[in-house]
This record gives sequence, structure tokens and C-alpha cells, in this order.
Amino acid sequence: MDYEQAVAVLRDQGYRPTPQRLIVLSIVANGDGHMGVDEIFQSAKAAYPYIDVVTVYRTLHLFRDLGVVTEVAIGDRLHYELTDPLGGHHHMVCRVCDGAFNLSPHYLEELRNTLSQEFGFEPDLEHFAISGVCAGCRRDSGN
Amino acid sequence: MDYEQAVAVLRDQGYRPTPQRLIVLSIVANGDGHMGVDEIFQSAKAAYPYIDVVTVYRTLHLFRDLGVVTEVAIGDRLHYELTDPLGGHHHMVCRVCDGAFNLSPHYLEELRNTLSQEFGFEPDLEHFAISGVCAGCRRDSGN
DNA sequence: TTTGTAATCGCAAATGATTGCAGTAACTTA
DNA sequence: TAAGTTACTGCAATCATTTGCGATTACAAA
Repeated sequence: MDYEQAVAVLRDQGYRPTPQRLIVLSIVANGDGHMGVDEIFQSAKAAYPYIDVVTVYRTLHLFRDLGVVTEVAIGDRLHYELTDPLGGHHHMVCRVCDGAFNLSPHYLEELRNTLSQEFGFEPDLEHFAISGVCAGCRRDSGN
Repeated sequence: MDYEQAVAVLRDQGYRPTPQRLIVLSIVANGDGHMGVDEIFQSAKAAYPYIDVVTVYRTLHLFRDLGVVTEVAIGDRLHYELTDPLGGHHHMVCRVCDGAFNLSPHYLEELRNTLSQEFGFEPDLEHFAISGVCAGCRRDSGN
């Protein structure tokens, strides 16, 4: 998924490509991955000073519902990134240094299969980050 | 962990067993497992009308930090229950019917081992709920 | 180009949760 | 049992997020 495709999805679904939406989208598209709401809002305001943070929230929720951005819970805050068409990836977030590491979905497939087979429970594993302590911080703290 | 043990931990760590704390604790201890904050607050107010919701939050955080209650994220809200001394359990929460199902830690051990070995990442798997759709709701919706 | 209308926006207010602070209550020591 | 100290509480303010609503803007049709 890239900027152009995302705009096409927007139009195809009958939503209007307003300046606010295009700005938010381009910020997420050009960002470093999983950006926080305030980070996006500050950048948007630089490009379009009248934009309200409410619009940023609504725009991100719209893009999430359209599937063009993916919502990731990091700590108690939601972050957003362009959806990866290849099935995406998950995140491991270090609670010591706040670093985020990508994790291939392959590592969670086994868990999905187990829950589905044992309990008939179909988990949403797309949109969450696994909290923990990364290798570097474990080394630094000596355990 | 039960009510008496929890009070003992509180005293041992030098914290005061105030009426507010004892009331919140007894509500969680006698509750049905993973209770929401407002649910706890309403019960507490019935027993002690002057209590403030801020105190409920602080008390729950204190008990969480002491390890006597376990915090579980269900949807976007935190819930609390007495810590299970046998290593506890996790929850699968259905996003359709909001039902919660217990999950033995055994099912996540494999994932923990993999992340630790492959990436040196030590995940916090204690305190989160896996969102998804339960067997009943999948049957009802025909998939 | 003008007009009609529905989507969209910004503001303001509401919600759940957290934090600062001054008064109160619980424990300690005598 | 009284006095001193510190933890603890409640209130008010603050923060991140969501919702309601009137004003505005984008698009379609004339």
C-alpha cells in the first residue's frame, strides 16, 4: 500500500479526498512507521495550520476502517502506519527503551492455529504489539 | 492469593490498610474475576460513599505493583482480578459478545521461547488479553 | 457558472484516566 | 494517651480521546 493506492481506495469508496485527509495520509506514508497521533498532528499543523486534532483522529480511524493504515497499540497509545499488503508484521516494543522491532506474522501463526483448533477462538493478531524487554536492555541490566 | 494474604502483603511492604484499600480489595476478591474500574468504583461507593474514583485508580495500581492483583486489558479498558499464584491465566475476549475465556499460560510458552531464542526479546505475556471472535459467535455469524 | 445537498470540518463539551496539592488520617514514639 | 511525622485521600485541574452539532466545503446536476 502506498500513497497513490490509498487515495484511490478513498475515492473508490466514495469518500472525499480533502486536503486534511491527503495531508494526514502523506505524513503517515512518509513517516518512519508506527507514528503516534500527536506526532502526526504536529506535522499536519505545520502543513495546514487550521487542522484540528479531532480531524486527525477521525481521518486515521477512517483510513484504518478502509484498511489503508494499520493501528498498532504501543503502550497505552495507538500508532498508525501504512498497511503492508503482504500480510503485514507485528511489533515487539521494549518497555525499557521504547524501541520497536518488527516481527513476522509467521511467529504467531502457530498460536493462531492452536487457539482456533483447541477453542474455536479466532484471534485478532493483526493489530497489537507485544510488550517486553529487548535484547539490548536485558544485556544492560544484567539479566 | 486471597484477601487475607493480600492485606498481609500490604502491611509487610509498609503500606497502610486504610478502609478505602480494604474495600477495593474485598470487592475485587469477591468479584467475578476481571472487574472493570467503574464496576469496582460503584460497589465501593455503596460501601463507603465518600470514596473518590481517583482513589480506586490509585489503589488498583498499588495492588498491581505489589503483585496482588493482575491488570488485564479488555478492549480499551483495564480490568483487575486477584493474582493467581499458580502462574495465572490469560484471557481470550470475544469482540462480538464481550465474553471472556481463560487461557492457560501453557499456550503462550512456545511463543515466549521462540521470541527469546530468536530475538533475545523477553515478552510480557502476563497482562494482556487476546481479542478475537469466540466459537459461539463464529457459529452464529456463519463462518 | 450557479445552485443544491450531503459529506466533512472545527469548535466545544463529555468521557476515562492521571497528576498536583493541601488537608486529613494512620502509625510511631514517648 | 498525646504529639509528631508521613502516608494517604479528595478535590480540582489536566491529558488523550470521543461525540454532538452548527458551519463549511466538495461534488453533482442544472
